[in-house]
Amino acid sequence: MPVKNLRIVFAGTPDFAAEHLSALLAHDCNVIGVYTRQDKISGRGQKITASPVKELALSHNITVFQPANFRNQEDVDQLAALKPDVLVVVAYGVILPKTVLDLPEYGCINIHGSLLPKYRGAAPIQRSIFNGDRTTGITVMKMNEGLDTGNIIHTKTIDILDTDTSESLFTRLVPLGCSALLEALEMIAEDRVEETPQNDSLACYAEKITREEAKIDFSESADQISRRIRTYIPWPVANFKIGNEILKVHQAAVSSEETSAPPGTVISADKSGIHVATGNGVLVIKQLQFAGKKPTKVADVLNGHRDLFKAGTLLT
RNA sequence: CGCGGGGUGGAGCAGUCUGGUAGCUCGUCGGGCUCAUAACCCGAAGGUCGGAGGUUCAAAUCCUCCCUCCGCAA
Repeated sequence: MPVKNLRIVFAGTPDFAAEHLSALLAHDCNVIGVYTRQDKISGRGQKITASPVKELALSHNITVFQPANFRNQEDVDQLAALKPDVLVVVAYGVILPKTVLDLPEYGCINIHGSLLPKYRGAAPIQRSIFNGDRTTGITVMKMNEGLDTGNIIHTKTIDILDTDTSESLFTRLVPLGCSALLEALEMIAEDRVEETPQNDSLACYAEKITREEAKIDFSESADQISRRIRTYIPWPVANFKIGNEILKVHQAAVSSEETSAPPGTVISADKSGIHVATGNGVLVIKQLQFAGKKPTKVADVLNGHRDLFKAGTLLT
């Protein structure tokens, strides 16, 4: 059967999911319903915000369902009533019980931002950067009851660049995920799926990113801090304090210069950046952000705050 | 009504409390010095101070409303 005939129900919540839904719609896939997490109070001003997936679905006049979970039979029945051939799950945020996993004709497939079984869980993209991996990719799997433990049906690989941030890697992973999804759907439609079980002994988990870990500890090595900085873009963004003010670091580099100054000490500050001593090596901060301001190049910051980063200043 | 900070020549800031000819550090353009330069010297251009009302002899500055960007917290 042609892919267009598949009755697809899509479940997802954030931008990454919306991009995939958008790809399905752009390829005339038959998306008969969309599930997304419930609207919640968020953002400045505590406004109720709908998920990107919901926004997109509504703008295409697709019916949106937002059950809190699938513990109630009526919510399961509602999904069953759609008679889906396949449920496509991308960063949905709701646990699917076995009754739901078994409900669609083909089952449920999930797009994951890593090469499983590596980095199962919430933050695969960020953790691959944090650990300094050279490659990563997208895995399409057939979901089972475990957390990202389903059989693999398709993968795509991509290189991680030295300059990649979570944001830039995310951006490059999106088209990869979209094409992987479309290809997987083709396989399903043409009934030529090959499922490969994951090797559990190679599995590892990608812990959720927390606000707390984004606080820079200058006793770590410059290299390690640099990776953290790239990991926490665009959220929560690595930061340090100078006095009582919190500054976010958007860009930094590792310098080959040496120093015996205690970690966190400013060695020098000029157009090239703010040179700071760390536990091992020197970190050169190139772009940072003050509270209430936009990210700014250090060269520009120094024009307006000439004495803020004098040599000897301690950053914490 | 969650808390809070911003919007001033191209950039980053000061000036606003205590109204009265718009300033600093850069950048740009022109000229000079130099073997040379991201260095130095001289000169120039460039702003209806986010928008709309109001108060006043006079508003970047005081009052009202709006637009917009951002930090915290969720």
